[in-house]
Amino acid sequence: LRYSKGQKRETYVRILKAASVQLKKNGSNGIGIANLMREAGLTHGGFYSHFRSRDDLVNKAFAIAMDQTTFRWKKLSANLPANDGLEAIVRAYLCTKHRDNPGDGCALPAFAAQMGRGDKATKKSFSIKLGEMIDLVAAQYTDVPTGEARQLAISAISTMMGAITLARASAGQDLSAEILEAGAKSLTGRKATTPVAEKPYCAAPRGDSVTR
Amino acid sequence: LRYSKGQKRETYVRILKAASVQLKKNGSNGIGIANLMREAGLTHGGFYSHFRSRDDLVNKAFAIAMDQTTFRWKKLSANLPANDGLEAIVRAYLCTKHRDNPGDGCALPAFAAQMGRGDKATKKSFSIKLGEMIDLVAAQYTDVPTGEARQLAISAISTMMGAITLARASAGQDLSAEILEAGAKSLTGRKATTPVAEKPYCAAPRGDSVTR
DNA sequence: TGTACATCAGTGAACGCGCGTTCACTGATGTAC
DNA sequence: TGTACATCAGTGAACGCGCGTTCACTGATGTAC
Repeated sequence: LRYSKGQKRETYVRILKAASVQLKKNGSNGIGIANLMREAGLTHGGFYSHFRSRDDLVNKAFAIAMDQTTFRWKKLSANLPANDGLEAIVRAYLCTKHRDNPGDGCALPAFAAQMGRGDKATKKSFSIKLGEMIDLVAAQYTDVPTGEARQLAISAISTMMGAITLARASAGQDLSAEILEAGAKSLTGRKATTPVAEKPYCAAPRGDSVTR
Repeated sequence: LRYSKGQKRETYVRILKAASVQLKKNGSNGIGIANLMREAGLTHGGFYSHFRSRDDLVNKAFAIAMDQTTFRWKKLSANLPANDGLEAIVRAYLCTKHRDNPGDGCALPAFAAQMGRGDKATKKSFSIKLGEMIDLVAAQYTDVPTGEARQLAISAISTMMGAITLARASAGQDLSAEILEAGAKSLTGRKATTPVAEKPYCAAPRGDSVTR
């Protein structure tokens, strides 16, 4: 109906944010346009004023979801001595709050498996985003050679992503918390005393990378 | 058409095997009944002589796919000294052949994310199957206390599953092989010299657990 | 400043396609006599 | 052993539903004069 200066942009961002949440929660197959537009307070027909197709939306939502994770990690580790930065990331990642709120969390668990079935362009853009994450985590390992830091970072991300996925798949069972603790211990050297981190990974999203 | 003693059972197994492959390759959303039955050499209508519904099939295919992985790991580590057993599993898991043949490989990368969206019963049966895998891997850690072996096993499985998923998502990029190597090194202490293991994870399936 | 027109974000009915499921039918094999 | 009948795995057309996409339309806002 109405139609002023930056209003379309605002709607666009609102749809993208809702899509990012839904994608992380239900995977890229679990997203429906009618449902998504309802969540954004609109009707389904208007979708095509903002996106060329469903695929177009998924690609864009994927990109911002990955950026949000990188941004979150940057925030969590900022102004902390190196090893503390790593620990902050790991504890915030492998906590029950993150496990139970995939929509507000990291994009990797929901996306990675799907990316493996994508085409070459999809995989290329995925690996660029993943590369940024790796660099950020590698910077937390200051007391080892650069090459080794990179290797440790890749392995740490694999462990975090694998552990949270398995913990979600066994949610409600005793095993679930055990998985989070085991992952945290092997990455930080100690067991988490409380499974919920003080700065949980899944704090309210700010949509930083959406608005640019 | 024809119809003799154990012939129905044979068809049933054929469908299940095809389903297991397709599920691991394309995820549980990627499986279509017409397509599946064609792969099994039948037409779609006959499906319901063997399964109550699509969901029924998916549940059964999931169970045998998980069993196959556990069985494979048992074979790989059998008759090997403990640490060699772990290394055999890790190298076979984190190799390019396994990365490039998800249909013949481990069920976790394709299933785990999906399981996180399932109901309580689904998660319970998942955690039981995962528990069996953990026990098997934990038995490879002989020079540490039992509790620690279990923690290391959980972490190792998380790392393997996370790494192969990320490697698949970045297949075709330089990063992909690097992920496999980083995972293998942090779990075995050394880098794999060749990314293809001698006993690849994805040897021809035998359908052991299907026929029982 | 006020009026007439153009624009276009958003609406909601309708379309078309894929896919899970149903169902009447077939014909080879097993069984009864 | 041979014949008549019952069974039921498998066939393929048809149905129904969900969902992505299209399209004619609306009406508030921006712009021209």
